[in-house]
Amino acid sequence: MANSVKTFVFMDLEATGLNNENPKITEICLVAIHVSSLENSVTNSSGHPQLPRILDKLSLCVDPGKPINGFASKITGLSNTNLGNNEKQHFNSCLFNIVSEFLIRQAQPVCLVAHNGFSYDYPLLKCELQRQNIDLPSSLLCMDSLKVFQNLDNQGSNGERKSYALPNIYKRFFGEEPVNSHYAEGDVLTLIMVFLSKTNQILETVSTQCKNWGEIKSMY
DNA sequence: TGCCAGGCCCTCTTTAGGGCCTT
Repeated sequence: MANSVKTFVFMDLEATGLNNENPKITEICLVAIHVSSLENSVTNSSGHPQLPRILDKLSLCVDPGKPINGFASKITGLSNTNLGNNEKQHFNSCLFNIVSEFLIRQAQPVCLVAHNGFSYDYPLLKCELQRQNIDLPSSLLCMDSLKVFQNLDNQGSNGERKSYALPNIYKRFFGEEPVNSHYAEGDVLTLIMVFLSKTNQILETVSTQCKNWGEIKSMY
């Protein structure tokens, strides 16, 4: 089933803090890429994959309705002040409809991809949805790129201990710092680039890496 | 009062503990 994924939707959330702070979302970014663009990506003269033309992208900021942790505010550039001054709305049914329609308009089936998604992004999104008494389809697929990269390395394990933080994976592949870390769109583009570096291996294992959205539990 | 995630992975392991990873 999961082998027939036609669209990967790369996702990143920024929020008011980490799991132990009962966080609320401050920014959400989704970038949809058809599997054909991943399979047929172009490499540059350095042998590195090039970002395919982004066809569908959604990036929205949200008033979390609670104080943003100082460190989170510093790294994301999002504060209660700038979100308030820009009159951003709370996470509401309007935002849900936008996200839902974004997913519906993609070639099906769709698989979400987020880094540490099983522990952070998906449970947090689930939490915001449950607060509105709404949800995404339980059959929606999702995968966690953190687990994917750990598993890929375990297959050819040489005993080396590596960091699987997204910027560190990127630096191993591209030899430089990713740009716009901790901006939702920046992290999504970084995620796409590291995915492209292992596209074939990842696509071979999609069926064993995916969960259904219905299996995701709310963070709190 | 004082504290505050949690699932997964690794190893100085399995009768456990520590670190990662996300904001």
